[in-house]
Amino acid sequence: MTERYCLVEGLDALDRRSGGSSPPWAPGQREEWADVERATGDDIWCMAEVDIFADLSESEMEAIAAAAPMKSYAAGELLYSPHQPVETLFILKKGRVRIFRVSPDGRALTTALVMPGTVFGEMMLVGQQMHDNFAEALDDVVVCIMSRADVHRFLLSDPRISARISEILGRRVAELERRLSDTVFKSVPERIAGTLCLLAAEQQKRPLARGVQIALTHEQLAALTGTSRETTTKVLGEYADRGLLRLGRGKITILDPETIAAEAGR
Amino acid sequence: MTERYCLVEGLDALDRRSGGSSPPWAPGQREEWADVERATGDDIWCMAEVDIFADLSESEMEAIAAAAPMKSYAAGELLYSPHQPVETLFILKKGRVRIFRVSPDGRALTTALVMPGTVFGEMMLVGQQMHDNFAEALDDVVVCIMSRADVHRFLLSDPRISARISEILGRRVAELERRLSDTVFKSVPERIAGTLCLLAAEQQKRPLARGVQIALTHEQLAALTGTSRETTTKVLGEYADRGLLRLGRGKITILDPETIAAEAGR
DNA sequence: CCCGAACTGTAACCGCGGTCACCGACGCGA
DNA sequence: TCGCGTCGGTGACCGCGGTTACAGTTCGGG
Repeated sequence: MTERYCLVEGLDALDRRSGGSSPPWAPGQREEWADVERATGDDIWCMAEVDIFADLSESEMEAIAAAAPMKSYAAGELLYSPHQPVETLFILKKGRVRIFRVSPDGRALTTALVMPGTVFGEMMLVGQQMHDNFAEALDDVVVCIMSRADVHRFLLSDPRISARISEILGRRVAELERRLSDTVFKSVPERIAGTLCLLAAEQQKRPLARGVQIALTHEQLAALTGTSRETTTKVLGEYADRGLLRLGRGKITILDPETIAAEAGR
Repeated sequence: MTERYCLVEGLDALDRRSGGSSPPWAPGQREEWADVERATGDDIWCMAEVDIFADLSESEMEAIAAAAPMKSYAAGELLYSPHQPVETLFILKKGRVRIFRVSPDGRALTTALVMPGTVFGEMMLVGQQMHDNFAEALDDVVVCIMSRADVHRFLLSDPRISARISEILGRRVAELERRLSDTVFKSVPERIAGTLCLLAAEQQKRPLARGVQIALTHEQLAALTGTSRETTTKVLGEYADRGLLRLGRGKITILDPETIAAEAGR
């Protein structure tokens, strides 16, 4: 139906949740076909899996875990928005979260896809506001939440963790610079191929293999590459015709990683 | 002449310096008309002015200053490039430096303008490579250089400095997210107006006044907004016709900040 | 003081990709 | 089982802005 997101409605959206017609950036529930997710699925409750805490001792992690209550969100729910800003740090345990912005005329651009075992909302603990950023659950999601106070008590005091935070921010800067130059330099087909490679590579660590499934609708992929849904569909169709991809409702399977990578631009 | 940058020639460029025909991303020398620069000009040799060291004691700053030799570059010189990577931290004392990337077909995108009193090259001390980034002196430039070893000795050990680094990176992430969404959402005229506002605002602190001068050529501004030189010229011309700007060779004077800001997009 | 290089200005062309307007297909919930 | 909502697919149109190709202007250096 291609209804546009209206900033004022945004407020209601939080309450209307799963009620009436969802805005275009709200994906319906998504079921998993692949068993890739299952492997790491269900119970990574322990802190050890989380990047940022990698070099902490047992007892330290316990102390932190005690201070970080868990919370779940249904697919499509907003974890925060410009109208409902939060001053907390999120640790993603299960499911995927998408960070995005909305243009004045209602189009959405996804600036980050957060995968399980990753921290997000790091910006406010570094003095930034992150106005006008939304966070939305792509799947059913479980997070740990850490208050501003606890963040200061446990994290900012510890130099090892500060280093990790800098590392994460550094990676993010590098990624954003790449995406910026890509949207300026590359054509839409190149960007789409590039995005697919990236998603595939980070989904299953190790270079990139044949047959990786990516659980995104064309609309979501479009928001990630900064294009329209229609042209995304067309480009994916062409790649599929050439046997590089297989397409399914809400999922994309990579058949020929090498050629896709080549297609992403020299 | 609009000659394109060739990646292989890039290497020579370092030596050919101010020799033959410079590539398009190499601006000639730039003289200052405004006295705005003069105010902070010439001798900010002391560390105190530098953001990152703001909360250090006298003696600490002396120790650091002793370990950081100064170096100057002529306008147009490259401080580093993908072919000449450096593993050092730069502290910009005087002049402006531009960080940019080059597309496979030779166009340039400026990802950051570094102003005096700011640190750059922060990425490698955070584990990032920053391949494929160039740093070029826009004016005649003086920097302090700190080796990787000294960075670890003096900076990473100190939690106050780590915090500053995170802060800088956080600001950079926020800026890049804004630029990314701008290039996706906004039209070229909007982006140009927005960039002008930003430059004006950061040049002289405080909101933004009438009559600020911005020392950039149309080509440089184009590289900042991710457009072609020609359309930049056209847009600036239109703004000038409407009395919002005055144009001079290599400089742009903002006459009507409010309208420009409005033009930058709702 | 003049020459060449850089910077600015202008115009014609044209292709990528966004927008609009559909329709068919799948799948979930009643 | 049916129906509706979301997703996927397709085509026509058309405007923004990149590209190309010059011409005029300013400045710094020989």
